[in-house]
Amino acid sequence: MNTVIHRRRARRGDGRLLREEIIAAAERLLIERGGEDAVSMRAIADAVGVTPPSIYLHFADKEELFLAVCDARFEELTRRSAEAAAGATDPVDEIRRRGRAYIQFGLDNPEQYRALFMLPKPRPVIPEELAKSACLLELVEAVGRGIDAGLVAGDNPVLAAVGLWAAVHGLVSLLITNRELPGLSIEMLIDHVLDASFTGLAPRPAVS
Amino acid sequence: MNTVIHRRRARRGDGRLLREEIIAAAERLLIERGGEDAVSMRAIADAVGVTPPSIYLHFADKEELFLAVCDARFEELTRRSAEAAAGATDPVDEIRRRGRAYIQFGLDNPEQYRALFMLPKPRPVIPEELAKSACLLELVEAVGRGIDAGLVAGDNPVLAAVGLWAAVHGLVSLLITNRELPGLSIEMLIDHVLDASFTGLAPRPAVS
DNA sequence: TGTACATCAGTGAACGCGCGTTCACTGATGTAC
DNA sequence: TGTACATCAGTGAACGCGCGTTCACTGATGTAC
Repeated sequence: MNTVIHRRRARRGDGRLLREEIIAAAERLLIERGGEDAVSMRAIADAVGVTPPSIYLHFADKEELFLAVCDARFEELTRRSAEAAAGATDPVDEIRRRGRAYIQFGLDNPEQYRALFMLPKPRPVIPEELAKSACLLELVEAVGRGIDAGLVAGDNPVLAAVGLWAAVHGLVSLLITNRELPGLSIEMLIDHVLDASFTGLAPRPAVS
Repeated sequence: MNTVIHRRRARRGDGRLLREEIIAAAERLLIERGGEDAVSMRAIADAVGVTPPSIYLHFADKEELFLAVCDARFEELTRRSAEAAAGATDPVDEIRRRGRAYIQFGLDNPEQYRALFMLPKPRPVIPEELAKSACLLELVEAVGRGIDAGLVAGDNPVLAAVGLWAAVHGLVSLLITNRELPGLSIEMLIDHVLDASFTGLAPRPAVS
């Protein structure tokens, strides 16, 4: 009755396959358990159907493994942002689409979002920082184009973009931490935050 | 050379003193180490100058101890919010003051802020939730008064208040996680976020 | 004022556990001849 | 086609460690008489 199912051993050049399986299992457990500290190398190995030392054939240590998990999700965020921006009709539309895509990414991947944007950073930061910059820099550019076109108020695209980032990040992290808020639907909130950010962004006639 | 300094034993009715010292040490270590998981009961006991089992005279387990740490900070947040609101001249001024106080609280107590608002909730939640509601409910009321006075746009004070909360929370948690952002001063960012939230809040003439 | 005693804040040693990681190895896979 | 051999993906057992918590205890403090 003590039947343990082992995975079939990989072919010679197929080490990468196990690597991908390990990343997927680590990510799945990260979601289930909520926090890297709560996911042990042993648990990951079990989930893949392999012994713990096997993981060390593919990753130097636990940190490198979770860094790889984050990298994969960062790529997805960047991809989804770009896809959302693709159909935009003007800079303001693009900014709004990017905002919505960002929020949706966070709600679709709450634990990964937490790992990417809400955890303290004992990490090497380098690959993370690059990908994040990519995503944020595109937003800064869109805001800059909006300002040039007279569609967005202000004169500092970086400041405005980080302000927008703070707004959508705030909503996402609030929703991740408190899975629901009293008497408010998530859709309403998303629309409200995007609207409020945009009313705030739009140029308005000076009022004495 | 093996001199360990032990604290003097408390008088008969003075058990509460050690309790407060334990809370203070736990909080200090929480800030230093960044995360409850990284703070062991042994480390807390060492910091106080006491043996680990002593802690269990005052707290049932580790969770109850950190819950007490959070409670103390929640009280501070509520108090600081009320103090900030006290000098307000009108509802909009009050909202802005509360926002600024909230941001300042977060920047002054980053690790505690993380524990309160950025960590997953395996907790009993009850005392937390109460205090948070107190703070948030006061904001909702201020927004409601602003709407009544025609100073704030919209018709749903809860929605508007949560939107504001998301904005300030987003800024705080972004600043806590990335201790600095490229080429932006923290003061600029705070002002910008408060301004943007308010331009977004203010009623504006309909534009066709 | 002195003594026997109850209280209870804090101790010292140990518990069982799960952790990340290392190390010597096995044995299926592919290759050279 | 057959055989000896090199490769290397994965194993099994163990390492040392720090953890949260328990338990029987000690001994200073305060109290009753």
